[in-house]
Amino acid sequence: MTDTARGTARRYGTRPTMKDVAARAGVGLKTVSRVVNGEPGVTPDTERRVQEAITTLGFRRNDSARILRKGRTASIGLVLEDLADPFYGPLNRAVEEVARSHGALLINGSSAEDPAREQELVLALCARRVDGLVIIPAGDDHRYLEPEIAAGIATVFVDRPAGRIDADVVLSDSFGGAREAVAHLIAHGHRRIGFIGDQPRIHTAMERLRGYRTAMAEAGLPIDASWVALGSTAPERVRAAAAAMLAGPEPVTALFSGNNRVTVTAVRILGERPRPLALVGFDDFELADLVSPAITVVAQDAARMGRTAAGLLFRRLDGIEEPPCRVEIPTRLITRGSGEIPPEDV
Amino acid sequence: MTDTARGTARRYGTRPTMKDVAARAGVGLKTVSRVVNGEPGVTPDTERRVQEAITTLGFRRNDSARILRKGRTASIGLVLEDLADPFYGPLNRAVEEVARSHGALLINGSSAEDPAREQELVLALCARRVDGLVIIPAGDDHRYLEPEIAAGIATVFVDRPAGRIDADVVLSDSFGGAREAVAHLIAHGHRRIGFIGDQPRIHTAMERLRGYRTAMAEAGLPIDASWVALGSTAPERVRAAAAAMLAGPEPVTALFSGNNRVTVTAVRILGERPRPLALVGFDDFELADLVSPAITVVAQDAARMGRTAAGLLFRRLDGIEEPPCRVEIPTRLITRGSGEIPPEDV
DNA sequence: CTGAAAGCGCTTACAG
DNA sequence: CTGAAAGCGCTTACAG
Repeated sequence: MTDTARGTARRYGTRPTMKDVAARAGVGLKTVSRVVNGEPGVTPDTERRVQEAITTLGFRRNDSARILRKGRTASIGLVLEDLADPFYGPLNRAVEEVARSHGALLINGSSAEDPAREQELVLALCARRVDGLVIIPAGDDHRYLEPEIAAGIATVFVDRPAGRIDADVVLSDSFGGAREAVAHLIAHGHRRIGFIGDQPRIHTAMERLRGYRTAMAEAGLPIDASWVALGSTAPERVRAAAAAMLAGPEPVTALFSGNNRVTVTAVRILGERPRPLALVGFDDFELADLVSPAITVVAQDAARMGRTAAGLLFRRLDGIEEPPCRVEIPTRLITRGSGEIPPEDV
Repeated sequence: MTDTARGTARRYGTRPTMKDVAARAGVGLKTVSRVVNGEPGVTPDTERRVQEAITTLGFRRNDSARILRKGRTASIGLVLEDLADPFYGPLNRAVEEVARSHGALLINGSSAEDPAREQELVLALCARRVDGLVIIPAGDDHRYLEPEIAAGIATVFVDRPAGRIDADVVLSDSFGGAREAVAHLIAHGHRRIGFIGDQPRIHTAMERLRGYRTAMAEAGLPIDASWVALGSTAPERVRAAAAAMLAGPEPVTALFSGNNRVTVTAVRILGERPRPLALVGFDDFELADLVSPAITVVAQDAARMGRTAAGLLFRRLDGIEEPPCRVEIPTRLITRGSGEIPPEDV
């Protein structure tokens, strides 16, 4: 009992350390370390004494100190757009499960679609020395990450590619999915199809626009400039965009909505209209099959994206030395009714 | 340049430290610390030299080491049931925002409704020395947390109270909400009302059952044992429970569903039935107003619960010494149609 | 089987 | 204004 001041004064906020346990059990520090970490080479009797000291003192190893010594923190960071967005829930959970299976904890945060906040968050995670990062990027310039990556922080981008650096990325096939969706509407007789998508600086928005354009071109259909509206996904903006497309002598007869937030508003608009309007939405959502008409969607597999990204991250942490790769997860068209409504005037 | 081996060998995985920066800038360690932390007492010229060394070396302070020395980790843990559950998204985000405003990072994980996993996760977070914990408990015995709380880890429970320890808790008014929902159905003429809820070991399930029973009793209505089904929220179980209540000569004419997962399945069942059935669900969900009939719900304010819990946590961390408190967040009945359907046989 | 010494990368308390 | 020494709580490398 050398360290009585600590050993006895179990005052609020002060925790026993291995040193306290060692003193109490009458053994050396290293022996405590062996018992705590289940290393071999301790007699059953010694082990029992140490365990007893651990229990009575309420000792719990301080992983911060351990981490400092060992190098790896056994934690990874996940930066996404908004923790409250249901689209990212399954992705978040999938990343967590992979981390858990590797004994790592998950620190996560929202960029709120703000590049400065993304960078601030990412660098805070780097300062905490997370072993790796899964990033759904908000910004389009990630050169700030170069020193971190060089220093060994594994990094995988998801949903959108990294900007101005070469890094692993896991994407949905936005182009293919959008093309299939629009081709589906065309196959059902539509010739005037509107596209309401996300901000043009968002990669997936541009990819989906490219899919829309390609499908139209492949069918030999012209695109009127008023049929395409990229911008905020706020309901008012989406309503205004839809209203513009549906006005005039040659209104669109079908709508392709570029993501789940747009789709939700589009569904509301449909419900308010007296005459039918076809709709295919990018992203599936719960109860899409219960709305009337049920909503035809291009479904992304968010959980698979998260699983793939996290799996790749841990492969990198295990030391594989391949060049950065780009994985594309296929989408799936789910026909439920709204995408199969024929145009009114045919 | 004392430490040339490190200073020059910027090999993959090795990061420069303050010592390297100090050597490069030709200053002492403490001066680097001052610059890095923006402390006063450094001449502009010295500061410039240090900044230069930081930039060329790509130095970023190791917060693990800082934490070890300072005591506080500026991180909090959030343990919820399932990161993929949309109900927790807004709560998660609200906790993050409060943490962020206090300069703290958020580590989170899912208990998967498994008490053992909850404990494992919570203790891992304690070992990392998070400053505080926000817990949506899966288990009903939290005595394992006592040494941690005594050691200064602030803890706030949300959505369900802690088991066998006295701790802060933020709850929805499950009892009041359920009572209001059932009273609403009764007011619309129903006398045989079914309740399908979560596992009986979950506190909110029992509170909602209590609300159901109270409302029935207050209206002088008897409750048939077959009208109450508590258990798993898996669709098959919910379907079976509903089928049992709707069979026989005296089927229920209205359903009160105990949470959002049950409600989703109940909505599907409604859609498949030829004859109308009234429904009020506990928990609101997106598009509840677009389903036909639109779904009447008892809405909880999950974001407010998260904000309240995290706010309380940081008040505790700031040292307030009040006894543990219990905060109840009111619910709100939103009438949309499904709860106002009269019974068939009236 | 056991333990004393050194060190992980910082901050604290102190002295110039 | 500046810096050398000690220490946060562990693990590593080594010696008995």
